[in-house]
Amino acid sequence: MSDLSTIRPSGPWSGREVEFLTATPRLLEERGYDGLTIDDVAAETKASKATIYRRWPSKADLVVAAFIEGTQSQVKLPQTGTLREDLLVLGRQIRTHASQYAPVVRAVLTEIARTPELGAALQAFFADRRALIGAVLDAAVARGEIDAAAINDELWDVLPGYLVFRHLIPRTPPSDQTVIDLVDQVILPSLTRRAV
Amino acid sequence: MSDLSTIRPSGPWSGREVEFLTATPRLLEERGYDGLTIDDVAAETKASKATIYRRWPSKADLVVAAFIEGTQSQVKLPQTGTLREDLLVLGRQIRTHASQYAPVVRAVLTEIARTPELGAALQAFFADRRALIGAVLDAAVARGEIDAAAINDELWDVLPGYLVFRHLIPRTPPSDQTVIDLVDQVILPSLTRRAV
Amino acid sequence: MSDLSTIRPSGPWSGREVEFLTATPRLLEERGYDGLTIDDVAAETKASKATIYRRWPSKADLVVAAFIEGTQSQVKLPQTGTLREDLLVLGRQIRTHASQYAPVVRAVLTEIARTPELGAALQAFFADRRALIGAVLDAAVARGEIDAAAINDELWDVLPGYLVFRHLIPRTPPSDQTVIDLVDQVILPSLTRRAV
Amino acid sequence: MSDLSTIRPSGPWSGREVEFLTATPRLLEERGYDGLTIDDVAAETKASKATIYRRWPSKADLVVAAFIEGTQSQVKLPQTGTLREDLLVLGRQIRTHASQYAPVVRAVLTEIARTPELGAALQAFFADRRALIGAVLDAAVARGEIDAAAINDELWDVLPGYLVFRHLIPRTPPSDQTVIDLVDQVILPSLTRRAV
DNA sequence: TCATAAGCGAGACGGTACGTCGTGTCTTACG
DNA sequence: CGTAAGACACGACGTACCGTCTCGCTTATGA
Repeated sequence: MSDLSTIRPSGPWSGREVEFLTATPRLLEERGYDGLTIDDVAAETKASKATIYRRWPSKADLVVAAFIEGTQSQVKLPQTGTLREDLLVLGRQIRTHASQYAPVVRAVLTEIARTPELGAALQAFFADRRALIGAVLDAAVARGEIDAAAINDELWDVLPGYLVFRHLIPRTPPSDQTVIDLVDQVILPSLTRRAV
Repeated sequence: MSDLSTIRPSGPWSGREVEFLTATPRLLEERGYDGLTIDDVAAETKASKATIYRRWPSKADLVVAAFIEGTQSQVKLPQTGTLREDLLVLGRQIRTHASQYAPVVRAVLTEIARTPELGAALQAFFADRRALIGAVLDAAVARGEIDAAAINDELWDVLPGYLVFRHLIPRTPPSDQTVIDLVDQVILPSLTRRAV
Repeated sequence: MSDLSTIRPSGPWSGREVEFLTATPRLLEERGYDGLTIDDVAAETKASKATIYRRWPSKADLVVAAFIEGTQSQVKLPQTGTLREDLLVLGRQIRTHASQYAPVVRAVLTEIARTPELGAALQAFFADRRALIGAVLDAAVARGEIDAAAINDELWDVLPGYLVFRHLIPRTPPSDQTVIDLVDQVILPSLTRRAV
Repeated sequence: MSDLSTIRPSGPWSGREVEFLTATPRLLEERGYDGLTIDDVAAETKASKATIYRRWPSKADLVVAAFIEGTQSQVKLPQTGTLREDLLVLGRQIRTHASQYAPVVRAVLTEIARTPELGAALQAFFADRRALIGAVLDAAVARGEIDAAAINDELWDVLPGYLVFRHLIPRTPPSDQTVIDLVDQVILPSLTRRAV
């Protein structure tokens, strides 16, 4: 049901690439997408612009690469034995991780219109999280905690979706309590609801 | 409980301003944020660049204004008599409206870091929607459909938040069925859940 | 031989026009031609731009008008009774006057390429001076001081031409001694030379 | 007595700079100073505006540079053996050269008020010519053609000054005959005059 | 006495050049 | 060969000025 194989491995980045991909999100956070310049990244890493362009053909590509690199599978599949605990662990991981990458996600969203591959990257990013939830739910079904029929394929991503959303909107980052409430008052009631 | 008074009135835009604020999101959708040029907007509206810059000191400001203008209270308070119908009407309005403004929202997110007033505008945008949901829920409580205790102030905005989120991520716009499922399988189970 | 009738009368400027034509050369001197703006002139005279444009259709025209107004026949025909004295009086008048109007002349020269009427105005300006010299020389011929054959129509304007030239080149304005030397060592030797 | 060492060498312009400095006076002549745009110069030389601005910080500076470059010592010291012939050769060189550069000189005069280095350049331009005349006169003194006492330091530049002046005033460019008359009827009589 | 018009101050406007700066390409010289 | 340095073409940015225009307000006459 879930497809954990969609989680791509980290790119084979050399030490030099890591410098660029580390400096990029930092500068992005400092100055915003428009304020970020390739010259800045080059200066920051004592590199030449050509060295960066050899690797990524445009600024957007660099930002996307930084985004993908930063979001690669940093969320692990929890196996606590209960659905609620699994969801809480997962939600907390997502929350923590998203809080770091909110500026990059914001920047990346802007570029979606022009960069089709970026759309794919973003989809993959969320597909990862959905896949993890799928695995968690599958395990719960196997344990008999919930009914497989209660799982709506399309709505799996309410948990990561809403948490990320809260990070994107300014001054509303989710707290740990938000995660708990979301699991207890929204996700679990949905999964354990009486059939409609 | 809800605060409908936070819904700000439309800015006092003259006919000329409306032209700019209409052309901007259209071009934004066509070409993306970086692809949008002030010269384009000027040409499109047969105006001079100076005329635009007199109103908004930068491209970012114009886009922000277009966002704010376009998102001003276009969602009306439904009064169908039942919670489910109210939520469906509201969800469909949000879905429709968000589908129009997704490119603008994406563009605008980039600017959050640099434009404090934009943060406020975005918050207000969602505050509006939360206020509407609050009113809908209040009415349901008054009718005895749900228990006031089931309402979590912080999670009110799962409905608009998740719908907008789906619009932001490429190729996953919510369908009408998504709205129905969200209401029936997530929102209502949450509101009618047994106390935890 | 000379044509004193070419000396045009002053324009029938009203008090308002005089303000503009006075402010213009002053600002021209302060800021140069490019630095002079119609807005400046308007602000300086507490007038509206339209009020200026109603009178002169362009900035160049205003400058030309100021030039013409400022150079209108301020040089009088001397009648001292001797050629040398006449030339000295004339040379001193030219020197004094040109020193005031050098910035305007410089500005006006720039515009010659684009404003044909300006060429005419400049020619008239120098024709005035030539006409005066012509009258002085005619009187000298009549008194028998010089031979009519010694007068070269084309070279009459060495006196005003060279004096103005010295004002145009920076830091080389002619002194009173320059005028005396020019008359004694150049103009008079030329006029009293033995036929070649 | 004369100072030929003041004749500065040509700037160390690369091939690219020469293109700009060649196109500039041509366009200047075509369109006048205000009509000249940096975009035009860039288009004409298939260059980018930035490439021009990297070298000269403003349009005025470019024009000044073109003036200086174009007026660098293009007049050679004549050595015909007689004063009259030397002066005629020199006068003709000046006339020819000035006819080419009259539009640039006109444009450049406007900028004098704002560009001190331009004043120096203009002075140097005429100093060159004065130095050449000084050398010619020195040679004539050495040959015994004229008396050293007849040379007035301040008036040396009547020849170049008057010729340039005639180019600046519209529709009065000096002809070859003007040069001959100027030498025969003004300069030589002055140099061979009886002491006053 | 009032209205009707003409001139004016104020300033928005379309257009266009300015001078700056960032992108992405390219060349040169070094290691 | 990959790199640092940096020039370059391109083109958008945001500013400023020109010359046109509209809007009220004043003033000056004529009914």
